[in-house]
Amino acid sequence: MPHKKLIARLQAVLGVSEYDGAALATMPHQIKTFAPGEYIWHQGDNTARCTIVMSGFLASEKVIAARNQILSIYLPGDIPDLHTLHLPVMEHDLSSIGTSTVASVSHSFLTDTLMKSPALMRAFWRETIIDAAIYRAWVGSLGSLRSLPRLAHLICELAARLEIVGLLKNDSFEFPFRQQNLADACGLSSVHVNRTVQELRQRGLIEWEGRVIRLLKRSELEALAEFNPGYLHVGKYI
Amino acid sequence: MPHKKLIARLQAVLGVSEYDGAALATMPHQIKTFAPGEYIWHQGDNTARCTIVMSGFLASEKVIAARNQILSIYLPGDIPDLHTLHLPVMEHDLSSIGTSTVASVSHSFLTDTLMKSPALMRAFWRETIIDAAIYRAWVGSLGSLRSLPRLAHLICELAARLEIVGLLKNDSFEFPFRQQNLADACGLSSVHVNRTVQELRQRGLIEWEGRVIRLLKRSELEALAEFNPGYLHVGKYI
DNA sequence: CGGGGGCTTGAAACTGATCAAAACGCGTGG
DNA sequence: CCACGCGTTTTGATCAGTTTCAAGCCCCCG
Repeated sequence: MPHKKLIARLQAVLGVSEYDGAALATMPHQIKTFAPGEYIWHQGDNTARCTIVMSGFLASEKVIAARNQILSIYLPGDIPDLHTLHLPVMEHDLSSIGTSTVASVSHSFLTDTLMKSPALMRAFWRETIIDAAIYRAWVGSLGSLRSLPRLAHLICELAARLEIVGLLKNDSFEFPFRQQNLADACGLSSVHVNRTVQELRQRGLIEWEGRVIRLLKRSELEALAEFNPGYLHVGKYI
Repeated sequence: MPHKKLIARLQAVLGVSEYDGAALATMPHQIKTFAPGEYIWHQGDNTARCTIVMSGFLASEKVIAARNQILSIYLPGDIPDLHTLHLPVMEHDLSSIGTSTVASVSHSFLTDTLMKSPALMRAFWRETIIDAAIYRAWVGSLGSLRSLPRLAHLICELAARLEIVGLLKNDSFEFPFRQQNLADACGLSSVHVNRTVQELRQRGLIEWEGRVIRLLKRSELEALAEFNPGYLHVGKYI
């Protein structure tokens, strides 16, 4: 059961009683590993399978105005291309940040399973709703926050989302990002990201060395970013 | 059948044959009218009804870093608060731009109807997926485009979405926006929006007087904005 | 030990913000 | 029908945040 993060998420919504575990736990899938920067999908690809992140991070990205814009970041338990169930053409790239492993499941299996279980379809729909809420938060961040709180917001969001799937330990998590990745996500230049990260460090808000980041004063960081995790729908089920 | 724009959208997905028109066409609803700037919901509201836009524009917005950020714009046929079916607490405000009329439908009716029809639930899920695609485009725009193409992108998107519901006539549409609304949506100051609109006019790309805007050279405007309507899923049904 | 990617630093240029004030337009009431 | 008043648009000048360009440094990996 390699996609257990996803199943845990869905199960929390469905409630143990009504959850038909067998269908998902035994779903036919393939496991793949991707190297840093490697592509899962390219823009224009016509897809027949969905991707479930098992470890590491994926990013959807698109070249706009000659820069590479990260549109969204996905972590274990997420399904970055769930929308291809409805429109199979990718409107953007999907690539791996650091090394990642994913499970891939055919559209036909998912569609069949979901059409048979309204409760399960509702749970998957909810995943899309949370996706949309995350995008909404990014729109707010990119539109209104200066570089320092904007970067802080991204870090807070990743911490909160990782916490949901049990990957946050002592306010610290695996963080295989390059500064260029942060720049691509936040719509900033890598030079400016560098200076901004330095300020977060100087203020004693974060510690980031190698592939691990730690939030030293999580509540202060969240206040700086005006971060409120409500939009992630944690623990607020149906 | 006051919400006919929505029904037309859903019907296109469902296919006329399998569409159980009676359920939606006869759904119990209330009609309301909102004045410019009036609020449909406030942040924190606990909702029991969904809103279907019938005429005019709504905007979801949130005060971030002491400015009012528009997170999304909704037009006839859209359901701005569909996500409240899953989490009834509003994380942002919803207000009217110009005068608008909406239909409001109870959560309980919608949930009952959707749980009985997988095809219908799938169609509503697809609406959320399009919402997410629109947010994704906004993230790209806010993160990567300078003010001129960013404004152009917003105008192109509204035109394309209005075209889908038959509200674009000769590349022209009702546009009850203030420059401040555009500023709030694009993450710019109203002063800068003013100068940017002037440049769009000087380049002969748009004509905007009173409450009507016209795209004089639509393809040029779309090229400037790097706008591609694919993400709206027009005419690409299951 | 060498190479290279990523990080860091500095200086100059630019985009867009801010502040302030004037002009415009339109609905209202006299 | 005109005058008033208020919200919106427009203009100018100055300021701040961020980008760009360029170079140097560090450290990890081969």
